[in-house]
Amino acid sequence: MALQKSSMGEKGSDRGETIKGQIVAAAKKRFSHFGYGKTTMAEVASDCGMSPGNLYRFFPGKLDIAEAIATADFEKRLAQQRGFARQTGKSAPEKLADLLFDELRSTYHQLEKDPRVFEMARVIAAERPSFGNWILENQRRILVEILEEGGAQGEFYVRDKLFTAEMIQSATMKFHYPQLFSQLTLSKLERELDGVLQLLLTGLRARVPAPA
Amino acid sequence: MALQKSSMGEKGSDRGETIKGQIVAAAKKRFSHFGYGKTTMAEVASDCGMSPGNLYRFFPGKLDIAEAIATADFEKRLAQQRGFARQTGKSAPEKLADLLFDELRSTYHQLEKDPRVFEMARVIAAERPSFGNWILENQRRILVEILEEGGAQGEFYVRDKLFTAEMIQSATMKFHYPQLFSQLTLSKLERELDGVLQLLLTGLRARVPAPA
DNA sequence: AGATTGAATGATTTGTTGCTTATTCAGTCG
DNA sequence: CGACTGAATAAGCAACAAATCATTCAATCT
Repeated sequence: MALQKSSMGEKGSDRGETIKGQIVAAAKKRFSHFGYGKTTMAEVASDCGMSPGNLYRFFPGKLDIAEAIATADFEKRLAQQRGFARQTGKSAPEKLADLLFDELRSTYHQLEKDPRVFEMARVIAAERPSFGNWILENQRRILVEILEEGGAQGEFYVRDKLFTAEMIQSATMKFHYPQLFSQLTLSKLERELDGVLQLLLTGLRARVPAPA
Repeated sequence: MALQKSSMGEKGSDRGETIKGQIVAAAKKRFSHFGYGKTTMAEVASDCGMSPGNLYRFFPGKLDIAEAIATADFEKRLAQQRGFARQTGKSAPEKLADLLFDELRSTYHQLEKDPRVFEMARVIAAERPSFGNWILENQRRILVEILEEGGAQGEFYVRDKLFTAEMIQSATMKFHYPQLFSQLTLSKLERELDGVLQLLLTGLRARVPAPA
C-alpha cells in the first residue's frame, strides 16, 4: 500500500516523506522525550499508524532506528564542518581551530542540554563500535582536506596527511567526548583545547618533520 | 598494646612494619586474589588478628585501604618515572618519550594481566575523583622537570612550562587509560603514541611559540 | 503475491525479599 | 584511660518472581 523506496543517497535524511523517514521522526520525538530505554517499539509503530511487526520491514531493530537518527545528526554536523574547511579568506590553521572548537561546543551543549542524548550515545557506542569509527573516519577526511590545503599554501609541512589527521584526532580525543572524562566546564575545556591546538599547530607548521 | 605511628612521610609505603602497613598488605593479598567487592572487612581484620571494628582506628573505611594500596603502587611508578626524567646522557625529548611509553606499557600490562586491578581502579576513580587529580598533578611535576631541562639545554622553547605540561597530558590522555577508550592492541597504541609525540615534540622544539 | 497484522516467544527489565557486609558504638579489657 | 571487641544497624547486594518488551512468523488482508 505505501511506498518505501527513497531516491536519496544511502544515508540521506528524509523528513517524513518516506516511511523510513516517518518512523525515524516518530522515534526521534519519543527518544528525546522519554529516552531510548523507555520508548517501546509498539509506541513508535502506533505513532506511525502501523503494527509493531511492520517496523521490521523497514529497520532490522530498535537500535538501527537510533543509529539512523544519530547518523542524520552527524551528517548535519559533518556538513557544517566541511563548511568550515572550505571557508574562503581563512588560513588552514584557522580552519582547523574552527572545526575543533565547533566540535567541542556542539557536543558539549548537546549533552549538557539533554541526558537523553547522552543515553542514546552510550547505547550506540556500546553496541555498535563501528559507528564511532564511521564518524572518526569522516571527520578525518575533512582534516586531511585542511592539511592538504595548508600544505599547498605553505602553511603546513606534513608528510603523511592521513596519518597526521589520525594523530590530531588522537590528541584531541578529550574534547570530542567532553563530559565522558573530565567534568570540566566548557570554558576550561576551551582553554585546554586552545593550548593543545597551539602546540599541534606549531608542530604542523615546522619545516622539520621529525628527526630520528 | 600495639604501636601505630609511622615515622615515614604522609604517603609512605611500609611493608607490614606498622599496623597500617600490615592491614594494607593483608587487604592487597585478598583484593588481588578475590577482588575488591568479594573481600570483606571481617576477613582482612581476621588476617591481621584483630576485630573488624578495630580496622576503623587505622582507616576511615574500606575504600581508604584500597586507596592506600593504589597510592603505594603509583608512588613506585612515579619514582621510576622520576628516574627516567633524570637519566644522564639522554636528551629531554628522549626522556619525555621514555616516560610516556613507560606509562602506556605499565598500565596496559597491569590491566591486561588482572581484571581485579581494573575493578579497583574503577571503584576508586568513581568514588574518589580527587585521586586521579593527585596522580596527574604528580606526573605533571615530572613533565615540568623535563621541560625545564629541555629549555636549559636549548632543546625546547616553551614559555609556560606548567601549562604546557598540562597540555601534554591532555593530548596523551588516550594513552593513560588505554583500554578505557580504544580496545586497541598495544602495538597500535604505541604507534599512535609515537605519532602524537612526534607532533608535540616538533611543536616544543620550535622557536616561535605561537602567532596571534 | 506482497503488505500487514498481532499473538507467541524468549530475552531483558523491574520489583521484591532476604541475606551479606560496612560501619558504629556501648561496653570490656589491661 | 585508651586499646580493643563484637553485637546492632542500616546500606547494599544477590536471587528469585513477575511483568514488560523486542522480535518473529503463521495467518489475514488487499
